[in-house]
Amino acid sequence: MGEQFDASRPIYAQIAERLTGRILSGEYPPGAHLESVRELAAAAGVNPNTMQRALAHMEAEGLLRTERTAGRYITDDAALLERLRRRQAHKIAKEYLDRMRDIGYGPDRAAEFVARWGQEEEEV
Amino acid sequence: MGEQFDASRPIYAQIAERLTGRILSGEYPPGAHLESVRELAAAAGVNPNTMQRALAHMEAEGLLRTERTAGRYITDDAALLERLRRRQAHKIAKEYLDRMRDIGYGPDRAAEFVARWGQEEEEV
DNA sequence: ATGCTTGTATTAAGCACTTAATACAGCGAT
DNA sequence: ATCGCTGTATTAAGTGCTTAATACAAGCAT
Repeated sequence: MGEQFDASRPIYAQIAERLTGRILSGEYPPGAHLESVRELAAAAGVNPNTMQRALAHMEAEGLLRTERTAGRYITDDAALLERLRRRQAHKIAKEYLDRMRDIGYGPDRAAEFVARWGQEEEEV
Repeated sequence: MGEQFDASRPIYAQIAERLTGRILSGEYPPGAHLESVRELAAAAGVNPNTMQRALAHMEAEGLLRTERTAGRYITDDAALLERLRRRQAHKIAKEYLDRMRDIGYGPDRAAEFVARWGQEEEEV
């Protein structure tokens, strides 16, 4: 078994995004020990090399710390995590407004869609 | 000259997205004549083959019609365009809510970000 | 010391995307 | 008929992503 990936984007980038999300949301608490490269790769259904690349990307952003032979740990810096979280939220919101503007919906309409769909969020 | 592209996604897909946006927003009115493959490719700074692929994708969705030797035209079907526009808006809004949920922000917070940034939209 | 785990590196192969350089078929104007 | 436009097809090369199969160095428990 393994996750599903969008074929039109590098898998390692999608993995890094999802894992980053699980950290920023608190699913992985600060300081927590991350599973090994091989475990994570198997769980995601990808090659260890691909998982390795995803983790290297996250490490470059300061989210992870590597203990050469003991594994990887989430950063202890809770303030950094909160900062990254808000920055990411801003980025996502900006992209949303841009994409809506591209098809002719202004900020007001964009807000409408979010409000309506936020309530009806049952399906999937 | 030429547009800017995200290196982590196929150029043809990004071109198709932007062109689709310009059609759905009405910048290209229904029935309008599209520039030639070679012109569009030169304007975007990409190879004609890449532009060809992007246009083929859009054609598969019914946005464009090809007149073998006269060029391409935007579809006349205004109802179809409006339908595609709303479908696209739904898709974008859903992706937005999903991405915000991934980092631990619920629908309410997601709506907040949009409302606040929609007003302050001056910078770029 | 031995065996297990950890991260890391290397090599080869396959695939999709992109570019470049052509070539061809068909319509319209001259 | 010829020239210039249109979309379309082909071939070759280069690049990045992904996988597979290994291999190595270092810490830890027995």
